[in-house]
Amino acid sequence: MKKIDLDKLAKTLGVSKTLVSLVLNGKGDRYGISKKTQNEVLKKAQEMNYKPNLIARGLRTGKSNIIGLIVSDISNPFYAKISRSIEDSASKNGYNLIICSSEEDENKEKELIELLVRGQNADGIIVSSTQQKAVFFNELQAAGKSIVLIDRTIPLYEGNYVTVNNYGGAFELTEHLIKNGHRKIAMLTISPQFISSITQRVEGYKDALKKHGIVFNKNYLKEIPFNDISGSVNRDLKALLKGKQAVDALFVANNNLAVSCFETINNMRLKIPADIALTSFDDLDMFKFSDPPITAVAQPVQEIGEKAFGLLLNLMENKSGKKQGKSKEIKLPVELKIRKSCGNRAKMVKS
Amino acid sequence: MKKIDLDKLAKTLGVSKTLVSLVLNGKGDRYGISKKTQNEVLKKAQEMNYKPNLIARGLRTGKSNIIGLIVSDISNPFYAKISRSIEDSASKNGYNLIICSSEEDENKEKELIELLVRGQNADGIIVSSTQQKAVFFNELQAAGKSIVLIDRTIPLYEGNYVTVNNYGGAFELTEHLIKNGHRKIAMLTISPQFISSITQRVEGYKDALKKHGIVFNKNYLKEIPFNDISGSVNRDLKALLKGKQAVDALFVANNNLAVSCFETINNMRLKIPADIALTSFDDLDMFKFSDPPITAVAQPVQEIGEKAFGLLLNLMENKSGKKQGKSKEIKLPVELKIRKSCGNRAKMVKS
DNA sequence: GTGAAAGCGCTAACAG
DNA sequence: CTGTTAGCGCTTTCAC
Repeated sequence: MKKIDLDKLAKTLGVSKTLVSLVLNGKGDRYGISKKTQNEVLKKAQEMNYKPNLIARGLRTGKSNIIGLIVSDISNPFYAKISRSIEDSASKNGYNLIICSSEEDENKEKELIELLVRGQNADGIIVSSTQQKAVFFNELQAAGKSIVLIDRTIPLYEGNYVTVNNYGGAFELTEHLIKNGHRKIAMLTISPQFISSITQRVEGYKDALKKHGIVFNKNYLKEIPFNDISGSVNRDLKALLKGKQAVDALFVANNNLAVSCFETINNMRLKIPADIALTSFDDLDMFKFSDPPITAVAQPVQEIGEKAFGLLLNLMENKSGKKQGKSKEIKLPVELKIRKSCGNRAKMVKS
Repeated sequence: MKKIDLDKLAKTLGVSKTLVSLVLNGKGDRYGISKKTQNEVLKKAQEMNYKPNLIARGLRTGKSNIIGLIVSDISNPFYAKISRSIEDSASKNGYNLIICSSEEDENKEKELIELLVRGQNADGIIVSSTQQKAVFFNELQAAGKSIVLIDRTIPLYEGNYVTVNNYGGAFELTEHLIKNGHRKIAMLTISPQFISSITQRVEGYKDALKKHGIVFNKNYLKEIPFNDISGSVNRDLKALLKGKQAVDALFVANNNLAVSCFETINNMRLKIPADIALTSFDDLDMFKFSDPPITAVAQPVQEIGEKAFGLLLNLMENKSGKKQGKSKEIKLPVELKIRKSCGNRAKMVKS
């Protein structure tokens, strides 16, 4: 475990650092270094268990082989799974991942990015951004940084991103609710509400209502603050569920919201779907086994990670090369998993 | 977003790099630099949005302000939550986190650690290790690296770690099953089975059986390979559930196993707990809402992360100082969450 | 075919 | 009080 550096290795071999460096970086042939010498170097490096100091290399080359990932909360299974997927792709390509949670705080996010990009010299970043404006990212890109946005995009952002079909998924889910006889459908979103994935889901929800001649009731659209999900859901849900305006179905915008709703509904001794239908955008493994199983829109987490890293790699590799092609925007399909939490109001009313 | 370095900053101010560096690192007073100069430097640095290049600093100081976290799979909620907790503590102290998944592969784990420690110059690492022997870690520590093990420990490992009371939790859980009238209790573990958290859980299970005069049946102890949970659970569970040896209760060693069991049991059209009881070590939010809710041993994830980082910080700070005190071993309590998945065989048999 | 030497951006003796 | 200078370990140009 002794620290052994290029210099020591070169000295033991009786050659120069240059030679060793060249060979170890696979440039031996290009520089016409004899096979024999190359083999000796390789062998000795192995033997002495030489590991290059990536920090030093990074300082010299300007490449850190680190990529940064910024999400709102790594403990959310949605992001945890995406992280894993990115990590897999990254490590196959020799990159390490620094993961940071922004807690949906615009300023914290900016600081993290600056730290990663300028401090740690990250070669690229993947971010599920909570920024409202694109300037920050556009500037970063203009300065030559490689960036891929995931999950959400930003108005006027000019760059690569991978998102999912939020509008379509929300539309389909809402329509499913309507087809099951629900009319008073409330939607719970998460703040900040301006993020694109949320606005698109809200659009899908509204358009589905409209298509079926249901007028949108703004009291049925509640924004739950990211930092107080449990408390707010409890409060807002109780309000939504009482009085003659009481809703008969819930469409929540993410998995945490769904879990909290479950809690509140259980505490109120209400039954899903008899008293209230519950559906979620974003699926969890356990939604299949809950009582009742939850109808949800599943997102292709694995693929989001793979595609995002693919775009980023492409960006990083062409950086010092020719002009970038125009930016790529990948929109992945989602899948509605129909389970039991919607019931069928028509039948229920009949019986 | 222009790249501005110490030199530029110093030149604009008309002073030397040293001065700027000293001031920015809070050593202005110690070196008796006038308040006035200090303020000017600080102000200009802010103004020009100077961010030190951490790579360069790292090369010079030997400190990277990066800590590595290695777990088997970051997408497992148990590890995802611990990660988040570590990240929070780390960022409060100016450290960034590189997270890697080892996939329970001993060699991959070693490589990741070498990469982190020698390549990225990580100041410390926290690992949920899959090593069988402690040599690797003991060597690393002897070489002056800061290490904290979490979740699992290793025989003959001499260093800090934080684990939970696996034995006690497993004992209590098994006893609960027995008290509810179960006798044929199978345990599903995950490979590699030698990891301490698993062996301790198995011990707790066996001792609880013994205490209640139930002889341990080795056919009731199944090891599920980490890489093929779903397939193996399906196969093994079917075997366990048929014939006159059929088990009446299941104690699974982690959350993934529990989810897979749920799947198989559902597919077999069996009822929990009437046909089979299901309990898990490690709790998931959704276990409260499954059909039926799952009795599980909850682990203090938040605290594991906090304590682990605390130990690591302590280690890193005292590194260049005086001799370390003797290593600290923190064992956190777990909590048995009794829910409905155990039923009560006595009553059931009676009725 | 191979080596000497410069330099990435920063810190910290040491000098004055 | 402030500046000069020598590296940290690596890559890479240029010279031989």
